[in-house]
Amino acid sequence: MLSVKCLYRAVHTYKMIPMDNLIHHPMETSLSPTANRETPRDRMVQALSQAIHEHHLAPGTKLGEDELSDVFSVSRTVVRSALQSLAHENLVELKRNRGAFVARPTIREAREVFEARALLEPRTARSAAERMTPEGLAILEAHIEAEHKALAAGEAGKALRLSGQFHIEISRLADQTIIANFIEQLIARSSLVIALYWQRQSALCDKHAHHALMEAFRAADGKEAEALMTSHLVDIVSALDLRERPHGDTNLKDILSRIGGTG
Amino acid sequence: MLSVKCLYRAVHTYKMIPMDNLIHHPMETSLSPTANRETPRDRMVQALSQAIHEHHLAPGTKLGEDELSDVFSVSRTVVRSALQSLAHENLVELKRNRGAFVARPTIREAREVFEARALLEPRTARSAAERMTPEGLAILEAHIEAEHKALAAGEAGKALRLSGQFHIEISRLADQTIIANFIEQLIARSSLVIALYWQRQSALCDKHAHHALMEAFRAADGKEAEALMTSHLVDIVSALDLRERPHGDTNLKDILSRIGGTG
DNA sequence: ATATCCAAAACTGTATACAATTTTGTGCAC
DNA sequence: GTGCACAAAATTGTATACAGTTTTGGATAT
Repeated sequence: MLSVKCLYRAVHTYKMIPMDNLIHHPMETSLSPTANRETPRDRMVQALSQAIHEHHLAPGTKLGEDELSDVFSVSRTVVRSALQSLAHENLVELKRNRGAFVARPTIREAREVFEARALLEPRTARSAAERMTPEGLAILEAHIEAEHKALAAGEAGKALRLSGQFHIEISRLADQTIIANFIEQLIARSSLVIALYWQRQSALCDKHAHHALMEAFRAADGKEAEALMTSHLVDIVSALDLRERPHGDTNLKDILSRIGGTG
Repeated sequence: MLSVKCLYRAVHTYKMIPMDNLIHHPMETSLSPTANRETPRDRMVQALSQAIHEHHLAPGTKLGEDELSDVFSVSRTVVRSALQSLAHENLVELKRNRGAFVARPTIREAREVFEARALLEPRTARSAAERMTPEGLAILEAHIEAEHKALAAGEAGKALRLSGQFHIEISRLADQTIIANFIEQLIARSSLVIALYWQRQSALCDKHAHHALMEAFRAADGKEAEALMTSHLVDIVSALDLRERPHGDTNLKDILSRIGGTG
């Protein structure tokens, strides 16, 4: 039974190994004494975001405010603020007077997410390759390393999240902050799409894809990186089942069965 | 002296002619009795967003919570929620324990905004042209019409906002919701960039540019629309002064003079 | 037995009160 | 006269209490 209660574990996991989350924020300049100090709200956003990315919280899960305020030991004020943030990132859906739910991208949204990624990421990968530095290579290799470790340890969710962060890291290295933020949003939604529409029979294809990209980055071969990223994204989409479901009662019955029956 | 107080006018303007804001939301399906009812928070976001777009609120302006709660007659709870929304759209900047300020994009951010637009909008314009409908043409023409009226009435700010909404409308017609949202964010930030870096001597160039685009849309000529959009964006950037300021004390002195002296 | 309606419970939306932090103004020492 | 230190005022961060809406459960009538 998958519920918010498993956030206990998610929160603890987060607290015990925050390294993975900070791996891409190596230079935190402290301008003011308390300016960059993490607030309870930030911690909550981080933990929820991670739990969703790692598929510990399934799409459609109700995120009750009282429940969350208990789990995180903060007031509902903070909970609402965090939920609003996540809603802006399209990770949760806010329904007026109904509450917050982990977002359930429609098939159309799923298509659009990967269409947008196909538009942005290849060119970004090219940029990143062309301006690649030894430090950038080290960061990317560390991510792949961590992903392999997670996979070996059977932590599929964590591996999935790190796989996404690999893409985010690439966009950061391309030195285009705004586009990097867009890609970050898209990858967050991709995680939900994968949770909903991934078809089991397709093997995890991207293991060698990321390695191939690394080769292009080491060679600073922008054109190759762009081509590899394009085909990588095509591979991911082809592993999804985005056929429109035939009957219309999908909205009611199997949504509920999906929510209650997962995990 | 430009301050939050002029929001009184902004709010009233908004209340008296909300038509402009609803022009692109003609089909509001009411699924639930109160699901789509506008909340005070939405009204506030809308009013502030409009005021920033129309340059009634200059970049850097302090948005005090008490002040806003007075102006809009709501509690600080609602104010904070609205400010958080605007912060997510990069229209306001939240500084911890310092308050909210109308965002001041750096020169680098300004460049990135238009680089991202150059990446997204031409292809989007092409899509829109290829799937243009009579209804779409009517919407775009209505926008141009309204822009001309505003310009004739001397309402430069309103004209600027409508000019931006023309671009947003195009992206909506391209039927790519996610990319349309990205473009909407970029145009919001563009408005701040224009407020900060527009050089007076350059004439308003885009009058005929939008008309030329309309021609391409009427002809459903995607390739032409793409080319026109590309050159249109180049024109806008060339009307900006994005040279790095020579001396470093720009942060302190002329920011203050700019804030205090405008309006 | 089924459907409808009403009441109670649960939950979200909003306002207000309190705590913590930053800013500002004053006074003292050098 | 200048610089630093401390205190008061102002502003933001958080918690709690109350109001409005939705949901749920049962009772009643058909």
